[in-house]
Order: sequence, then C-alpha cells, then structure tokens
Amino acid sequence: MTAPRWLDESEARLWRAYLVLVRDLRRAFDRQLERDAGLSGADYAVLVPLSEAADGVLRMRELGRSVDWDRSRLSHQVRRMEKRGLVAREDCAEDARGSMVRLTDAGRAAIEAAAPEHVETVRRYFIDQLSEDERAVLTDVFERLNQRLDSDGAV
Amino acid sequence: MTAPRWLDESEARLWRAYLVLVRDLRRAFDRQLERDAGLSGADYAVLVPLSEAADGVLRMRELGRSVDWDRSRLSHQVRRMEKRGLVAREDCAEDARGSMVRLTDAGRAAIEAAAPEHVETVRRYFIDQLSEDERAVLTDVFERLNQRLDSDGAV
DNA sequence: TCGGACTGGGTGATGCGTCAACATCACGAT
DNA sequence: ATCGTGATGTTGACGCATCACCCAGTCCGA
Repeated sequence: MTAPRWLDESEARLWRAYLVLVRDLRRAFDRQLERDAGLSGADYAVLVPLSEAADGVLRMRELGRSVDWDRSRLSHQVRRMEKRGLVAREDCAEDARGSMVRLTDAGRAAIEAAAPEHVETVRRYFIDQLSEDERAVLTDVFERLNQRLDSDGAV
Repeated sequence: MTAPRWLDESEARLWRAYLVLVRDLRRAFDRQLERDAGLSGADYAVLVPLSEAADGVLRMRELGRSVDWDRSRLSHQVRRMEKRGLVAREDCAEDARGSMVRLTDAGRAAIEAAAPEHVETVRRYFIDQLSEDERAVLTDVFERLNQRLDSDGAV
C-alpha cells in the first residue's frame, strides 16, 4: 500500500478545467437542441444514423452499433421517441427476434431543423475556438486516451 | 439563411473522439468509485468539499457553491446521501432558512477509501498519458473554451 | 413598520443512463 | 430432431440531472 500520487496544482487545474468543460459543453448542446428543435442530445444521436440510412429504416441492432449504446439504453430511448412520434417500430422480416426502427416524417423534420444550428454550436463553442495545431494535438490526445481506455477494458 | 458550415473529415474526427472520450472516461470513473467505495461520481463530488471543511460541516449554500450545482440538484443528492448515512442534515443557527450538512463517520470513511484509487484512475486514464507540452495545451484550450461558454451566457 | 423583492431550500415530474433479469429466437453440435 | 448456447430485444428499478413550482425567512426601501 503505497502513498497515492496526488495531483499537483497544475494537474488539478487541468483536471478541473476538463470536468467543467464537459459539463458546460454538454449543457450548451442540450439546451440548443431543445430550444431549436425540441430534441435531447440522445434524440439527436439516434436520429443521425436513421436519417443517413436507406429509407430511414434500421434494425435495432444496427442502430445500436451506430450509436454504440447497450441494448437496454437504446430500447428505452426508442420507446420514448416512439411515444413522441419521432420514430416507429416495425417487425423484422428476416429475424423474428429483430425489431426495425423507422424514421417518421416528423422525425426527419426534427433532425433537419436541428442539424444546422447544432453544427454551428459545435463550431462556436469548440472547433472554431481552436488553432490548427491545437486541433491536431487534441485529436491525437483524445484518440490515444480512447485507445488506453479500450485496451484496458475500462469501457 | 446561409448554408451551414458542416464539419470536414478531420473536424468530425476530433468531435467524435471528444464525445467518445467524455462518455468512456465518465464511465470508467463511475465504475471505479462504485467498485472501490460504493460511491457515485455525484457522491464523490459532494464528499470532497465536506471532507475539507472545518468539522466536516457546510451550509447547503456553501456546498452548492463548491460543487457549482443548482439548489435543486444538490437537495436531491443530499437527500439520497442522507438516506444512505453518508451525511446528516441539521438546522442552521444563523439563518432559519438555512440547512447544514454534516459529514458522518461513514461518509468520511467512504471518501478516504475512495480518494487514493480515484486519483490513481485520473492518472492512469488521463494525466499520466499526456506529455508536459500536451498538458499545457489542454489546460490552455479547456480554460479558453470555458471562458467562451461563460462569456456567451451558455451555461 | 410594512410590503414587496430576493434568497435559501425543498418537492414532483420527467427524461437520461445503467444494471439485473427475463423472454424469445437462431443456430450449430450431437 | 433436439438440446444448449448465444444473440436480440424488452422491462423494472434506481440513481442522476433538469425544470417548474412552492414555501418560508430575510432584507430593504417607502
């Protein structure tokens, strides 16, 4: 049992800045989506792959792979979205276990209304605030950290 | 109505890496805290300022300033933590509206059990993965983005 | 001093996120 | 053919996060 290596001042500063950034960035995006299109971030995440799919239809399984959520979370989310008329569920012809999710007209209208403002917000609060060098560093760092989490089985 | 400036490939790659990192990092920390001390991230956030306060007692107001949450969120959280015996609520002598939160022995034991592993996890998946230059860039970028959110009233 | 505004805190409702448990179906080995 | 195993999807429960709203106490100026 060795003594923990506590964070020094500059390390703690970085860590706190990260925590605050994550929280406030998420809040800013959620608010913008809610305000401009009545969507949550989770709604948006589901609508994007659906809007890019042929005929706006995907199996739950494929949709789950696209958003990289577990089945439970996706099922709950789709149920809520179905209740609000953003998507519709249908049976799957090829596999009796399966379930298809179809983007409704209202769902397509919502994502199309939300997307331009959303990307503008991503630029305003993130991308456009960074220099080219900084973007390169951040991409490198983020992907490395993701790999670390992945190879460590921490996900 | 001008055309939205969609993200190009490298910009989208950075944005996706950020989203995945945030999600997986949060999951890794929550799991570690839950596993090693039976605490959630929200529990930990509340316990830290309490453990640093004189006598382990803070007014709700001060506690709220420390964690920077709104009153409702803090009230819900403290209620759940009180039910589990991590904190106790007392009346405030100076202000009849006030409410004091006291760290219990169980609460102190929990935070002391959790902290070393928590900081090790922060190092393992974040701080220790970065070079000195990268830490400097990230601190600078994160603080700039936070300022941008702040000055824009986006919080 | 009194009346209105503000502050401190709590509650209920609702959506998000996770875990455990369950039911159904597919599929390969025997 | 059937049995076991894994894949697919759903549900219930519970904690986190936010919003709208409420109540009580404090404060300050007319």
